[in-house]
Amino acid sequence: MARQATGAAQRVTVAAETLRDEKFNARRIELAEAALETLGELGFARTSLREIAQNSAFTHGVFHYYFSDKLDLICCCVRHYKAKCVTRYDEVVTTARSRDELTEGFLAKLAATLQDEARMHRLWYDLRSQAMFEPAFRKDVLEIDKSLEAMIWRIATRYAELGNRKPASSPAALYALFDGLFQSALLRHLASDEKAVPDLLDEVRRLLPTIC
Amino acid sequence: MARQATGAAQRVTVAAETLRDEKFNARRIELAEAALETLGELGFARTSLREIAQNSAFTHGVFHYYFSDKLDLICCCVRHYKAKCVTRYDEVVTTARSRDELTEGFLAKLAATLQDEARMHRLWYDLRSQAMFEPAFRKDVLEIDKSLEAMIWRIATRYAELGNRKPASSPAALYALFDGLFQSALLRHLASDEKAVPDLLDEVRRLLPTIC
DNA sequence: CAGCCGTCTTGACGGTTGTCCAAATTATTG
DNA sequence: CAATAATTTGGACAACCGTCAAGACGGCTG
Repeated sequence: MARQATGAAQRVTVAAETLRDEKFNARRIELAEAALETLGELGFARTSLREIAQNSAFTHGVFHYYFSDKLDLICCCVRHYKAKCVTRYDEVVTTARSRDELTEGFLAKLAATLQDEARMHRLWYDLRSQAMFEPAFRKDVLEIDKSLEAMIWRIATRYAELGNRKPASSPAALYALFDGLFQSALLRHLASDEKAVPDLLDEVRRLLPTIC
Repeated sequence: MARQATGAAQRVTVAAETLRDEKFNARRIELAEAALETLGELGFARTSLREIAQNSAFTHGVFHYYFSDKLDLICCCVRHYKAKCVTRYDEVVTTARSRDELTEGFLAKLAATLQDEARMHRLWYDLRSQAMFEPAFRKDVLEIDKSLEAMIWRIATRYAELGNRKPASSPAALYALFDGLFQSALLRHLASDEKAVPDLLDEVRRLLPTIC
């Protein structure tokens, strides 16, 4: 094992070790990213390590070298997915100069996300459900959920601010609302319901002034 | 095959045939109910037909006799689950004579559901996520989702009625909100977060007057 | 009672799974 | 350049999966 016991017999400098650790971790992320491709396509239940390997440039042995376990791999995937996801609307929030501008920017990104990244998002909902069964997932999933709640809250407070108001509901309720709407829209969209996206946009457009 | 081709050569009376069909279907439901036990424990991804059989009084062959497929079995489970679920709050809705009575009755049932039937509900969220990958699930899942939305809507309209008002939001938004809150609370509850239930109740108690 | 039919059991099948490992390859060090 | 460590490979393994089929069981009908 390479990255295991860093006990007494370490003659390398600390700098060299952290460098190696970084390289090791970069490789892990590289593998996780490749795994996400297949996971998004097939879902957690149907995805095997071999399938992941076959759909990527790596052999299945490498995955076992970098990850102690299948759960370890998927946990890494989830954690990596988080970073991408949470900043999605930040640019819109910081650049928008009016309520309308924020609304339209938010809606545009929402629609684009639903259409272009449907696979990644269904994986998120899949893994969040898995966390209800598999304790190993819970910590990461709860953490991501918190981040997403904070993301929605940033949008809401900015929207309220632009109207000199304050959000009328709690961060938890607001996130629950948007998450529920998005989840429902995603399922309908994947079921080829062409009204899924416009319905979602209409609903959010109607809702935003109500809440803030 | 028993229940397949009912072509030309049927000498039995229609009455006898429907009787047999009913018996056949009752058995299916019996098996589905047994399967739900294991599915609720392990989740879709980890549940095999053999595991279902071993945790029940049936052999794995019976399941293949009554269900053409693993998906067929699970579809039947989902459909059966629906009937149980959708009427849960109906008694409270019809008997409540005041807003407070409805609120307290609803909250009590909500808390009980979250605590006593956590396993069934995590399975529901699991299968709904599976529907995003597996087209065979979509029809049933979308149908159940509609039923649940209607269930929430019955509560909301009754609550509004008792205050001589009308609900301020759409059925879809309302369902999304409650579903999102419940899902989040369920995950926290399963992660042994003792504040999950009271937090949910507080949130709903605060939300109800806002919405209607 | 004999024969049939619906029901159920049991074991087997090919394929896939996660895991592990020994050997090959590449990088890094002395 | 040697030698040591890190990385990668691809095959082997037992266990498990969904599916199937041959046959046993038991009740009903003729």
